[in-house]
Amino acid sequence: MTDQHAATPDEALVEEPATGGVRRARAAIGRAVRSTLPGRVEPRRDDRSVPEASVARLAVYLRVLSQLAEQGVVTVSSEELATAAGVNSANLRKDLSHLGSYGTRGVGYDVAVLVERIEGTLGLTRRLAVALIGVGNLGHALAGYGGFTTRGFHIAALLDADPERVGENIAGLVVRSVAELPDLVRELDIAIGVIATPAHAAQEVCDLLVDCGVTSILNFAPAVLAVPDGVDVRKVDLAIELQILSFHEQRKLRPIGGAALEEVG
Amino acid sequence: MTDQHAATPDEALVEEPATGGVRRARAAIGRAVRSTLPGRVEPRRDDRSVPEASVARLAVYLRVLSQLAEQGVVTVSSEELATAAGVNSANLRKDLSHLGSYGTRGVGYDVAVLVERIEGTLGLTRRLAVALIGVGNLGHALAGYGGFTTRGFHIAALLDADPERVGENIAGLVVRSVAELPDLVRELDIAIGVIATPAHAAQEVCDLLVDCGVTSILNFAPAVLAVPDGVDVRKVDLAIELQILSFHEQRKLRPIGGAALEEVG
DNA sequence: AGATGTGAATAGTTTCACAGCA
DNA sequence: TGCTGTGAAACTATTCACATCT
Repeated sequence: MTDQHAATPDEALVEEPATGGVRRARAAIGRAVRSTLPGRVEPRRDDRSVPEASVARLAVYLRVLSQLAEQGVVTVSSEELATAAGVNSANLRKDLSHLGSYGTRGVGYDVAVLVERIEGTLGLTRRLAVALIGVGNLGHALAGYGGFTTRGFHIAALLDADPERVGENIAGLVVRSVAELPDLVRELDIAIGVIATPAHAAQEVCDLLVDCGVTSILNFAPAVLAVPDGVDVRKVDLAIELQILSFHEQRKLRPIGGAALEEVG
Repeated sequence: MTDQHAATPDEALVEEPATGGVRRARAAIGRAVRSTLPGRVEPRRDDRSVPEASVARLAVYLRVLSQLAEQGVVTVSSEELATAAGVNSANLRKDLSHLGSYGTRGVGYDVAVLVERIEGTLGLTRRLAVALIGVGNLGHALAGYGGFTTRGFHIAALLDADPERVGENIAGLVVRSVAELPDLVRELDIAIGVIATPAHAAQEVCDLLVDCGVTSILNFAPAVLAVPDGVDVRKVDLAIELQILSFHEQRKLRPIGGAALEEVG
């Protein structure tokens, strides 16, 4: 993940590197099959699959492209777009090639076409409904955070386990009890659950979401979530991000030299 | 060209070897030496370099280990720890091997020793000072978010460009003007800057931080930041995380493969 | 000319599988 | 016996370099 670096791509809230963002069971199955047929080189696989790393960058390109569109820019070259998105232009071209050939040699890409193409790939044509569980400090902010509602999503429900908070009005929504989750998921057609509870409650809330049929979860709680195959979890962990920066900060202190050798015992 | 990059997943900071930051040039030289002297098996190399992907996971292990320690657990096997952290046990062992050999065959790892080792590697023995710029919706929440202060960090300063907000008291700190950033960085020895401003102000704030000598930045604004070599930026973007989930959500709708499936036969 | 699209080369990461030590 | 540490294999991802097309 994610990010950053200088940019990382732009990812978003960062997710978990280790667990690697989205989890899927597919791989295990593929492997099993493969190992049973040693001589056989599995032909090809489903490959309609944009690589995970590309998907994250597509979202960044989309943001940049939207800004360009607003400015009235009609065409961009891979070089320009790549620079604006903070990636290598060859990388960008390869990413886009997964969606098909929508560029014009000698010219570049049509901004509008590309926006449409990427939105289609990311499934942003429908507006997915999001339920946010946990309206404490962070959840409260997320509920009001514009960037959330921005593109292709809308927060359809806010929930909390604390009876004190149930009934409260935040950003135009009334906080409901987690007990109502199953009903809300059904009624509002919730596609994504965002967990902003304390760590100790995260797994329980996660299980509840999964039981309700939600298979996409964004976790802000500092806890590793166990989910069944087919459920995607992405995580955002502030402390981990800082610790990663700390690691690099520490390395900067060491004088560059091979002094590190002593430690090798 | 900027040298930002991308890495999404966990990517990270890392910077660009090609452009040749002074700092990282070392690795390239080491490698070159090795290949020039084929007969010589370079003793050990400087490799104090934990791979980027490992660093992110180390932070996760640390959290799990801390919990175990609290519960009085003295020893863990790679299998147990890996399961708790949501990773493969071989992966975990390899990650830990970068820090040296601190396990005992047939037994496992000593929790306390491992905690210490990882904290040392991540540079969490010092308490780094963090400045948070932008105390709007999200920044406000971050300032009060416990997980932030939790391990190895403390928010030393809150800043905002809006005169309305300067002077406000949040989580025990008085909001200062961004104009005071240079002084604050010096006085408080700020090591990390957290940007929680609107997107349009992010680059400017980033430049300011860099000018003040801050070389580690965590960016919550939905904008790609351009920074000079040697500055690490990690980014957290809510909208992008949701879009990645949306992508997978969309794939779930397609009956797994449709046409692609046939190719297997 | 100028920029895309992509095979080939490279780099980075994960997983396997097992030797070797407690 | 049980579990670590790690070379080798497998995968995934990035970058180069250039044929190709407008």
